Amino acid sequence: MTTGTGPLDSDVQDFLKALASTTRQEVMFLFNGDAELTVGEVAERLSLAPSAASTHLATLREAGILVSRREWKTVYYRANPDGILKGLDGLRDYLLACCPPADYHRSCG
Amino acid sequence: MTTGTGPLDSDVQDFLKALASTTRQEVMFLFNGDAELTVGEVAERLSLAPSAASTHLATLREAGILVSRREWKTVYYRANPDGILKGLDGLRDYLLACCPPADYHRSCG
DNA sequence: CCATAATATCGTCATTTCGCGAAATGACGT
DNA sequence: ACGTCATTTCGCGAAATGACGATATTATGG
Repeated sequence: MTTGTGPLDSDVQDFLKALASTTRQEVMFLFNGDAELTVGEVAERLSLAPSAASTHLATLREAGILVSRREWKTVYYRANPDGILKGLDGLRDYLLACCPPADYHRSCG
Repeated sequence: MTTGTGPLDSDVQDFLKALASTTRQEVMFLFNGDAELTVGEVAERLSLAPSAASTHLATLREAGILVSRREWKTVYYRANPDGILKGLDGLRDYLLACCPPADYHRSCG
């Protein structure tokens, strides 16, 4: 269950917090079309210091939204569809528990 | 489109920011089972100052997650299933645009 | 019009987050 | 073992957020 501090699953909390940041939203947009980007590339494209890019990417990775792969000196980040689905499902379940919106199809049958 | 500042739809941004707060998550849990609560009730149940409760409820209302109805002196807040679905859909679409996770059924057929 | 009750808004302060530069870490070639 | 490059972590100041108390607003009854 990984139920954490609050009433909301901590995984979903991390998911929300990671995504509720303008710059991290911009970061996510760079990963369109299965793109694989290094920290430096993200930093350059968004005019961020490498350290800032690294922090944001780490936050997104800890939230399960991105995954990283190390190759020699460089770290490649990539979207993590599985984690994204988990986050969306968790969020949906949470909101359904709070206030069931009529009929929402849980997993398409 | 209501496209706002960033690359992400501003409605979805508000939705995310509203939900990415521990106390607001706790607030949402009070609205279980179609409950209708006043500002004072929320404040008391969460041990918050009425002003704080008011602010949080307003944030959730502006995000489309709650709706309010005024009756005499008191304001009743209630979940807004329609807005919640809109937020979830918007968030899903945003993440799908970023990084399509194999096969996710957009609207269940 | 004034009083009263419930919310909403404002001013202020403590806490958190964000971005940067500097220093530390990791991974490989020589 | 050392140097180098990409990344990560650390320390700091700036900006945003959250909570409170005080004040303003709204909606009635007298």
